Amino acid sequence: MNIKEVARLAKVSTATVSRTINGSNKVTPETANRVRKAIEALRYYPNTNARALGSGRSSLYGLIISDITNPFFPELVKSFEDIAVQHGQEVLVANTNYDPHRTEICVGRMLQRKVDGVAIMTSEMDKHLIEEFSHRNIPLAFLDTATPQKGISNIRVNYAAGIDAAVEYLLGLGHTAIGFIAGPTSLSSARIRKRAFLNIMKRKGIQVDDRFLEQGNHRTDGGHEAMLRLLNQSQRPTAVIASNDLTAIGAMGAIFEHGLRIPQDISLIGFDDIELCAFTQPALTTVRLSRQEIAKLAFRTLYNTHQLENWDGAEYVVQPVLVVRKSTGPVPEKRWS
Amino acid sequence: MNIKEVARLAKVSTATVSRTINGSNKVTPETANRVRKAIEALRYYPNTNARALGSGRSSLYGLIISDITNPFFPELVKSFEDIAVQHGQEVLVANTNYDPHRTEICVGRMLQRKVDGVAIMTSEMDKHLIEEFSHRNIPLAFLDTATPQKGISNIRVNYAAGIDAAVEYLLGLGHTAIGFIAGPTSLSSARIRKRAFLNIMKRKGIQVDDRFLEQGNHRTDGGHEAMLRLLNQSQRPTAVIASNDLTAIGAMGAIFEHGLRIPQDISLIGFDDIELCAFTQPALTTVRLSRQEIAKLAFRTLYNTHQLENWDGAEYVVQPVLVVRKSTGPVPEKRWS
DNA sequence: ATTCTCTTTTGCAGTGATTCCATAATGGAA
DNA sequence: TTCCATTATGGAATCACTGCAAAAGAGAAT
Repeated sequence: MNIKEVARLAKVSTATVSRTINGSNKVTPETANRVRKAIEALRYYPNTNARALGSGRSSLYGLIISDITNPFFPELVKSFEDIAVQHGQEVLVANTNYDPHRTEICVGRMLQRKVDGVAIMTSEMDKHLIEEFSHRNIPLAFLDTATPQKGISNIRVNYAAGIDAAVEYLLGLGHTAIGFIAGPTSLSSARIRKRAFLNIMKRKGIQVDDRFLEQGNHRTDGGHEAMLRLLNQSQRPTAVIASNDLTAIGAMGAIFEHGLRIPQDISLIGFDDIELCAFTQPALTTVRLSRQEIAKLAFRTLYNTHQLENWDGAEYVVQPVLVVRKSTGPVPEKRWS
Repeated sequence: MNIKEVARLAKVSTATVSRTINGSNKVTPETANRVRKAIEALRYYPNTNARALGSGRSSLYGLIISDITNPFFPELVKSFEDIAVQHGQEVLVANTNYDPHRTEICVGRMLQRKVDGVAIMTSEMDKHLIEEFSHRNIPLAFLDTATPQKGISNIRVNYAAGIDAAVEYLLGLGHTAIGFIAGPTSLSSARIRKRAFLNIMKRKGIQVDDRFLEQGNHRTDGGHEAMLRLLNQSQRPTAVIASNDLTAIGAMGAIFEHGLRIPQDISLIGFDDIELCAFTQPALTTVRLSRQEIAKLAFRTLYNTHQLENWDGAEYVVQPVLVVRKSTGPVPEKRWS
């Protein structure tokens, strides 16, 4: 079942079959119909490899992430795949597992497959590997880690806006004793969030008690321990913002252990809005960083660059939004008495 | 930078370059060395499309899952990819989103790419789509949903063994009032787990109170509500087994809301051992269904079928194991007084 | 009837590897 | 030295499709 058999059955040339498949308008409807019938009869699927070889277009887009088991990524992968399929394109997912060697292998794979573009959604990536792509005119899209240039786009996350929204919401509820559990200092996105928190508090003229600043590791265990440290002090915050949702979920456990209630005794806000947030008890108020939006922007810019040959990279900005659920409430009365 | 340029630079024919790349023993070490140097000098990567076209082997394996955002799958995807990369193969992941139409598109994609094998890790798949694969001699691996036959392997999960282990462990702790929160009846794996629970209880000669049997939806909200129903009764179980981890995590919230402690007042066991279990407070005792093991078996059987042309499908059995963490403990004293 | 234009269709030359078959080179035995 | 068996290498067909140039029709204009 190759294109020749279809051509023979439909009594046309292979070129006409090819054009029918690709929806060229240069084929008479009757001829096209005859061809389509032959295709169905033979259960024929075009060989993508041959197609890619001939045309140079692989209809494949690479998606490089650090670790699929990090709950931030599955939704990103899903959204990216969704939109790719909508455009008749496919996705090659690669986990780097934070391993430079593995990253190199991933890049090699992508190059071999002649991908039409690559979304690099992991923080670290060697300069020379990036070179390997741009050297071959393969468009790239980064998440917050590149400056736009020829063929390279960047999706910037306005972390500050998200943190600002969280803080302002808490201030509106009357909280002033607000704690913050930061992420690992090695992660630039975590550093940015912490700085944003300190900035907005300063702008609002609120002194941040040093004891209200703790650090986790962006996992639940780190959040749990950090929260325990916060709670074991004489002076406690009435609200806590965590650098990401896993940290917040870990913190929740610590709060319950201390016999405190959320949000009656303490309010809690996360960051990212992973799926699980809606299903914790109580559901977690958080700042949504829409993976769907990131995925869409990343794919679109890659697709357009490749399709329209518009090689000027652009910068897109994603605005996180506050999602209010059940883990935040007004300042406890007793604090004011 | 194609194979011809390499051949020219190394002063050999393209055939020799090809042989060198594929590690044929019919090439003198010196010649091979010269070729390898030329490859490095030109930063040459073979064109996978041309390779697949010529040889008929794509080095691509399909992995069909229902929904990557279901926490059961990311680890499966990761493990499958890991082992595939180890074997120099690649993975095309496809989300069906539980949508038959989407499934059909996924299958089409796989066929077009001439995948060397497909792991179908989703429960439902149309007969005619399966036909589409076996018709083209593409090996398939199923998760618990097929009987082995020519080119088709099955990975069977011994759910009963897992449930048995959980029940026996609870009995050992002195529990006899054991509740069970089942999954949706539409899911065969959920039905099997419930039946396994009833069976082992019967074998142990313990009457199961009908009021201790509840049903969720395999998500946290369903677990939460089911647990509330269990707790709002006059007679309460001292231990509860949930049909999966998300259900158990939802149940945890309900238990805390009732001011009860885990495991002092009530013991809780989940099923699957998703990543999050280790990080709940307290960490959830659960039955591990190793996704790594499933992924390895699935890949190996596909790879071997394709490589060794051993077309007799096999059945592999995965044994779940109990992972004891902090959510289970001895029966509360007061119950015996 | 002939020429010209325009559209549809066809034939053919790539596309980059693999692989079979033929041939050249090498080395050992006669 | 010659012959033969190995073994390494080259040449060319092949894979399934695309894209271009050219041919073949179908009308319209002359």
